[in-house]
Amino acid sequence: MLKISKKADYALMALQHIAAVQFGDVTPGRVVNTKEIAEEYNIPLELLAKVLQTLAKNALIESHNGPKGGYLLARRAHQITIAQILESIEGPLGITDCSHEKDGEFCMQRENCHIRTPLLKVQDSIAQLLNNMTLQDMMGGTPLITIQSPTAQGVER
Amino acid sequence: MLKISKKADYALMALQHIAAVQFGDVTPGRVVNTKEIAEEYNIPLELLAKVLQTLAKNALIESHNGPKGGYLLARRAHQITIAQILESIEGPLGITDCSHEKDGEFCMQRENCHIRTPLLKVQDSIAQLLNNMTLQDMMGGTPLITIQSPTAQGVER
DNA sequence: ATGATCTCCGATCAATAAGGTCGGACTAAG
DNA sequence: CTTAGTCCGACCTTATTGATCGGAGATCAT
Repeated sequence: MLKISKKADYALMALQHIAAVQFGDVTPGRVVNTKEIAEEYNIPLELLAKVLQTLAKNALIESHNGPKGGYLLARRAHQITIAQILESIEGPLGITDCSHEKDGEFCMQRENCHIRTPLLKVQDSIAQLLNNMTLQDMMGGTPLITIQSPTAQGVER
Repeated sequence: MLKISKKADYALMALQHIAAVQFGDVTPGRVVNTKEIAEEYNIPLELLAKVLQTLAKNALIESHNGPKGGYLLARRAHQITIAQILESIEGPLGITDCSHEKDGEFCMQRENCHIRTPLLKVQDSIAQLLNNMTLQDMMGGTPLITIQSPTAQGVER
């Protein structure tokens, strides 16, 4: 349950790789293309391309066309949150269907629903978790994750 | 993204309702059948039945057959965690595909995968969150219109 | 300047899982 | 024993995800 899609997985791998190349010690500032990532991680080429297109459309990376072209991070690694990446691919975070109801829309169970409020608190906790974790935290070192539990007890790491 | 299925939603509603009836003030200990829940929350009857069957198979509720039959909570509300409910319906928690790899199974990206470890930490945080929240925390009735009672607040343990 | 090549881009198709439905089996009351 | 009401298991339909194909734009070499 709560599994993220393959595409989101690929997006995380790709961004991690791009960041590693771009800010790494070997060839800093180098542009990295789709084929390189696909071969490195055994990802279907055309599918990865589609993922990167989406990321570019959401201004997480910049695309440079033509030979010697490829992708570049649009921002610094610590300014790109995991939440932004996942939401770019899979749409806004929503544990329940009624999470983002506009005015006038109701689910059929809304009137007597007792589980909406607690579930929204769970959702907020997960949102905080994903928003407080950046691409930088995925680079090399061990990240520090903090989560605010709705049961008013902090859970660490 | 990270949306739980309708069936899981229905499971939560049903269990909340059963708990409310069973430990409520009106008719404590009463057995509640599928039809009652389906009508109360506008859930497709046959689908809800399937959900309740699964919950019974996982020993979260007890099924009593025949006329005047129905379902009963197998344990106290505070001993049933949200994680147990969701996992009964949707299977074990797994953010990534490689979360529960047995020995010998590897995803194609495993060798160079830099995102596995951080993602597993995210997964652990969510697991703790869901394990620390019980069905009891969903009781206390904060539906759509009612005012929150300071004593009967939904999300404290 | 121009051709050729490499890249990104949008639309299309197949596989999988979810959502929903049907009829049968069992139990207990009358 | 009959009958009504319940749970139970297998089946079908629809939606989402995963994967694919051909075309458009841009850059470099000639």
